[in-house]
Amino acid sequence: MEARTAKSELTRAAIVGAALDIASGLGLEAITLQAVADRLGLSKSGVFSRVGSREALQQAVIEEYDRRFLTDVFVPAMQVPKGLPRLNAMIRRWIERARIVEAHAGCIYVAGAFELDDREGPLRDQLLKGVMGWRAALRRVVTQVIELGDIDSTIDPDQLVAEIYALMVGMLHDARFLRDARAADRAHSSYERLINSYTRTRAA
Amino acid sequence: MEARTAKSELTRAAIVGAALDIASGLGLEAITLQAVADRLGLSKSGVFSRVGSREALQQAVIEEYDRRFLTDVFVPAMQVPKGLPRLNAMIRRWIERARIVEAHAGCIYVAGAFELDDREGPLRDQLLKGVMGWRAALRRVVTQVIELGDIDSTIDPDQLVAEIYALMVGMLHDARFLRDARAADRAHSSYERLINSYTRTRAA
DNA sequence: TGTTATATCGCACGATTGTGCTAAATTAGC
DNA sequence: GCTAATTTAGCACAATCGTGCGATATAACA
Repeated sequence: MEARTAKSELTRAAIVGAALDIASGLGLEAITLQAVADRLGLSKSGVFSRVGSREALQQAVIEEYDRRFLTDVFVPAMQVPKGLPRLNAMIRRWIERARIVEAHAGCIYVAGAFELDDREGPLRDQLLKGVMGWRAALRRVVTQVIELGDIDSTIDPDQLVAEIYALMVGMLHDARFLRDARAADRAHSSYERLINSYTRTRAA
Repeated sequence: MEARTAKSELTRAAIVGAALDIASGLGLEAITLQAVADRLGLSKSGVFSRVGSREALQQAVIEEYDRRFLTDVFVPAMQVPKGLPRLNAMIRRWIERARIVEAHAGCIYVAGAFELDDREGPLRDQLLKGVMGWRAALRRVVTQVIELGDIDSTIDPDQLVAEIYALMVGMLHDARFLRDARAADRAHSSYERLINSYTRTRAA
């Protein structure tokens, strides 16, 4: 049965999950031992003793978000053939995740970026690591698209990655702050037009 | 001499300015009466009595940001001839402001949007008003570009506005969180490519 | 089941928050 | 320069924060 999970690991996972919920809506700085305890019917010191410190909990939340994001977006897209199909699948899943999950939850990567951009310390470093890791993965896929000749080979992959990322950040802004229901559809057609403008640039 | 400024208005302006500095770096939620007082060598109650409440100070900060942003970006661009030249001037000034001011300060509109997206209340309403006002202004300029025939007339102005805004939000993300010095230049060439792809869409 | 280990709670601590209230200091009007 | 009005400071308050410590309850193992 391999029930190697000590009971404490169970509650720890619940704690991190509850803290992730809080951070998704109100930001990483809104994670409070009391708020987490209330959500789970635990005591404040019970939560504290399990996570060590508030900052450690915040770090654990970022790690957990890394895991979930990659599982939802990156992993399934890697099972699609290299090149443009894989990139398309990646973006489609990304938008879909934003439409479903982050419609009510918020993206830790993006919200955290604007929350921590002027701060220093391990929390910023950790988030930066997650975001840069994801962007590096995206960049590898984009590079493959270029190498396979699916789009114009003279384009700078960093530029395209930045444009795609900007598309998504803008979509989250419109969907969550402006509460514009058309944001996801618009992001999708923006992406198609973006790719399109690169595939026929040298074709004319 | 028209020195109609009661002394208290002077200190009030200083208070709002200091609070804006704090909010630019750490977020609107980081505005604290004590922190503002320390920056100005005032007492906490001195600050409080001048602004009425913490939330009123936060609102005043957003109003002040509205004023500064419009003065730096909107007003000068309106003196450029209608159509594409005006839109270009607007975007150029926007990027330039981001490069100079917001390299060290942060944009209240964008950072505040991700900070308040899941909250309710007058603060969110106020920020939303500012952002929507700016986007409406941007939309009017874009519409004029379309009406004057400078770009493809079949395009949806809301879509173009959203894409331009996404460009800027993405740029701020890369410049401030990733600390990528190329972000501003990339945003500029993204904008040029974006406009370009719309001006020759129906020309082929 | 009895014993030991572990996980959780209860309580206290110093610090910090926004907000009243009252006294002191500063400015304005004559 | 003296008086009156206004502006700032000082202090107290309840609430909340993260953290440490000792007692208690729960789980694991014999």
